[in-house]
Amino acid sequence: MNGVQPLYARVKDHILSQIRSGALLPGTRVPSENELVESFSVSRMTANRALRDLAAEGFVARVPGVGSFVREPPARASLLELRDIAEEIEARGHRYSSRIKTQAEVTATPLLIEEFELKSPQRLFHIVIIHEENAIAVQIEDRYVNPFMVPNFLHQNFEETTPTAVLLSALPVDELEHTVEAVIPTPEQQELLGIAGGEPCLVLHRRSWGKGHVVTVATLTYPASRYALYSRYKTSARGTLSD
Amino acid sequence: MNGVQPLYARVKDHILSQIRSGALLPGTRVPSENELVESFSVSRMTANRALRDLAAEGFVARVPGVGSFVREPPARASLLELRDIAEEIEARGHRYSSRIKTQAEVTATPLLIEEFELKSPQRLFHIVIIHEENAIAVQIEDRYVNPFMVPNFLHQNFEETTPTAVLLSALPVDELEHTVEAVIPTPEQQELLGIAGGEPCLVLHRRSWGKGHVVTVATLTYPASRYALYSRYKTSARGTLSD
DNA sequence: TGCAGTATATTGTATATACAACCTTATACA
DNA sequence: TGTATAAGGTTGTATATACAATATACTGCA
Repeated sequence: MNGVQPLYARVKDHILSQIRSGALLPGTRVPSENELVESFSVSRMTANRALRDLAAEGFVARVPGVGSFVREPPARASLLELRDIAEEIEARGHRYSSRIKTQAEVTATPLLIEEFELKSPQRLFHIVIIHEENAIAVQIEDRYVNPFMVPNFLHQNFEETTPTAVLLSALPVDELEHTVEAVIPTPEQQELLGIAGGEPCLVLHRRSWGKGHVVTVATLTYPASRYALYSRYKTSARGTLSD
Repeated sequence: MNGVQPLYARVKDHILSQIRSGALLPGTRVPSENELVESFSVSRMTANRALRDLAAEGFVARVPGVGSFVREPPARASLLELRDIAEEIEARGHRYSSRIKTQAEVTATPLLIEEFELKSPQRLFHIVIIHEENAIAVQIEDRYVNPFMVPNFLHQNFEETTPTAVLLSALPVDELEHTVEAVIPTPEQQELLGIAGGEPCLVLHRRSWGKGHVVTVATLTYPASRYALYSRYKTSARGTLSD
């Protein structure tokens, strides 16, 4: 990890942080390529790449002959936003409890190395927690955490707090990736959740980025009979954003 | 529309068509920048842009010092955005086909009356289509459409287009509601999808609003073994912890 | 044989330059 | 006044060049 970002990335980050902080509101004109050339002392091609990247990622719209403008923030589904499950359960007026199954430091497997975008094997924090609503298991949380990003993660008392709460307070989340699948749980998972053999489960696999690195990878398993994922949101009239 | 594509786009399209046609299989090495410079008589920066774009769009992976390689097409549907499944499958370089099971006008049941936010019983358009990827069923689309919002919907030839494409071109979508669950499919669904008894399915239930009214209600059933729902995005603005 | 060093190919980044297309504004002219 | 023209700024594309970082293949040497 060099720590040194390329020039175009620095220009991108500067504009992006201004958009995120609200200093550049939707509809506002962002600096032109030539203005970026001036203020950052880079070539126009470098400024062009920064703006072109931001346009491809959906943050700005570029109009030939006119300029570049901040786009409306995209509406996102709530099922995909990060929320502490303890808060969620308590917001429903139910009782939250949890059982900790694993809390350890492990060596990354090849699959985890890929998921965490590591270049070499490395130690990772690993926890497995059963979350319960009124004493009934509703989620298995199987989570790995990059210790370089959140060094104190493993030393939390997860009887009193949740991994999500710890992570949210430790780092801002810049990017999220979700995969949702349906599976028949393994016998071990059936036992942990206390469900019958043929019952399917929803599996939500989530990767979270912060400061440009993968911070945590979580696999959340929900019994289908007790949970559905829901979201409703207004669209803000925009095209698709390729992945 | 000039009809003339920029050079980098021509290089991109050439590689992309080779990937889609199967001439370049996943894992195969695609021409290096310098090879593209030779064969297309363009500068290296132009070849670089073509390959970099393809990498950003997920079609190739680039390895410094080694080369660029065709990526495995992920079998996953976008979760947050409305995308035409035919386009999605073709973007993976696979062949799309469909089988129409139902195309009729029906009277709304009480449940449908509620879902469409109707005040009285009403006629609705109903279609059931099996979507196939390389001749294998990957989705059952069971959809109802409000005929007052899209009067010509039922008279489309769904051999040539898809309901999503028709609806997207007919109306802007203002609001979306999603529910995702895992189920064991009914015998009828198993037969339609051609899957075994115990295999779970993902069910994505989606309501779409346009001009203040429910336009369509779709129940999309995916065999778990063949599909996962996927989304990835940068968080914008302040990261609200709640949903 | 084994190994270190070297050469080469590849991607990644950055610059300087050039021209085209497009839009807005200012200016000159009828 | 109204209109055509010019000027200047902005994005889009394309090239030539340069250097760095990385991975692989090769070569010479012990």
